[in-house]
Amino acid sequence: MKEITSQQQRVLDCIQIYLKKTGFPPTRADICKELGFKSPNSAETHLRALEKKGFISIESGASRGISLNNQNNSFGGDEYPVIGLVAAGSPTLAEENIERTINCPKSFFESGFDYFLKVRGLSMKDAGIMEDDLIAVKKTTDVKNGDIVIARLDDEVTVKFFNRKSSNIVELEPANEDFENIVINLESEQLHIEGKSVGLLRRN
Amino acid sequence: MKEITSQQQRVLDCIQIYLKKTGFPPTRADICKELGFKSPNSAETHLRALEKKGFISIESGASRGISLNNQNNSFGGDEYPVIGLVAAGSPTLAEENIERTINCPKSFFESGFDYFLKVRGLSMKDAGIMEDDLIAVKKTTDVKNGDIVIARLDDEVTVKFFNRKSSNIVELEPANEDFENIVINLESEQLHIEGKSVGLLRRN
DNA sequence: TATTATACTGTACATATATTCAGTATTTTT
DNA sequence: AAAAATACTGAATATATGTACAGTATAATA
Repeated sequence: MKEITSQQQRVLDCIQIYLKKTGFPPTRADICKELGFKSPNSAETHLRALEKKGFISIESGASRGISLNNQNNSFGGDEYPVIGLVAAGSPTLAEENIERTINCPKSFFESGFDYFLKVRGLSMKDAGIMEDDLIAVKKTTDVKNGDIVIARLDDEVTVKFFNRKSSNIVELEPANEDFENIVINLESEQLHIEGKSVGLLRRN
Repeated sequence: MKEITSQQQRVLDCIQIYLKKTGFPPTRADICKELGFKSPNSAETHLRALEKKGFISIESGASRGISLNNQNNSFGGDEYPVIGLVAAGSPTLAEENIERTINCPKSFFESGFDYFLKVRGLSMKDAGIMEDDLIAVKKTTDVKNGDIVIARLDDEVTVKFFNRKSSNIVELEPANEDFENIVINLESEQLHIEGKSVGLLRRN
């Protein structure tokens, strides 16, 4: 996927908003009206650029024949892997770690997510995360204090609250008084953030 | 929502399949081609009927201006209502109690379920049920000791562990030491079991 | 320096498309 | 028994829409 310009981004946003609002894609004229262009060719050239860069597809000749390529639609379901939280070893999407898959709508958890992580232990019980619960994990390293993160220390994988104390001190805090905070000095220790929790699924 | 005829269902399915495949709605001609009609007016009249019955909306004058009204099932997903747990009043499926709906595969929770109940309070926190969590509720009166049940006492609705002490004594037990057990004598008090929890959904 | 990409206005036109009208026939409802 | 809904074919048409062509201008790239 190539770089997108700010104007092209505006057009892409316009298409997404129009789709969400009406249920069908805009015409060139609709885009012009929305963004203040005075010629349909303005929209046309932007659409061609977006197509060339892979953001959208255009069906030639069809009216409103625009479709978004990044399939973030809420329609249909997808199979999401369930990964066991093994004491040793990283929670990767390698096949041997996938216990099973769960069919679930793409937009089921608001910010989108990548896989389910099966929880071991009760270190987060006061946050309502119990043994065998499935945490919806979004793969990202963009975490804020208070986020529930999936972190890897050496080969140990753990789910904890994230709390950056200073530029090189991070605390991983459990939600269970029987467990201790984990203090990490980033200068001497390696901390790898696998992702953060965006939801939870429990099946009785 | 009125009854739908089999042919109208075929047209509705056609629209959904076309939408999923292409990303935009079909024209009258597309529907004809897909279903073997020889006149665009065949599609037109079916669309008008579907609109009248509330299944779709049609934007007059716009090409491909068809949108699905309840972006509902047929792709393995169904719309499940989310019901607020109001302190007074029964959790019925009456429209005024439905906060929104969630699209979710039918067999998402193993034993099947009927609706989501939004939790108020922390009386079940030690069972990992937090405020604003969504409990997947299966409507049933067939509950066993230890089940998490949705119970109604007079007009009060509550979520608790079920524990039958004797033939006419039932205890509703919270999972939080700050709350007291509720002891019910079935001879003098009315206990109504709305259903039991078969799962939980949390969205951060 | 020449070329390409970006970012527009403005006009024009073929065709894609919604939509109406005229029929025919069967089934359901009143 | 009459009216309305369903389920089509077939033709006609106004307009909605994609798209090409002709310009202008600036910024990025080779």
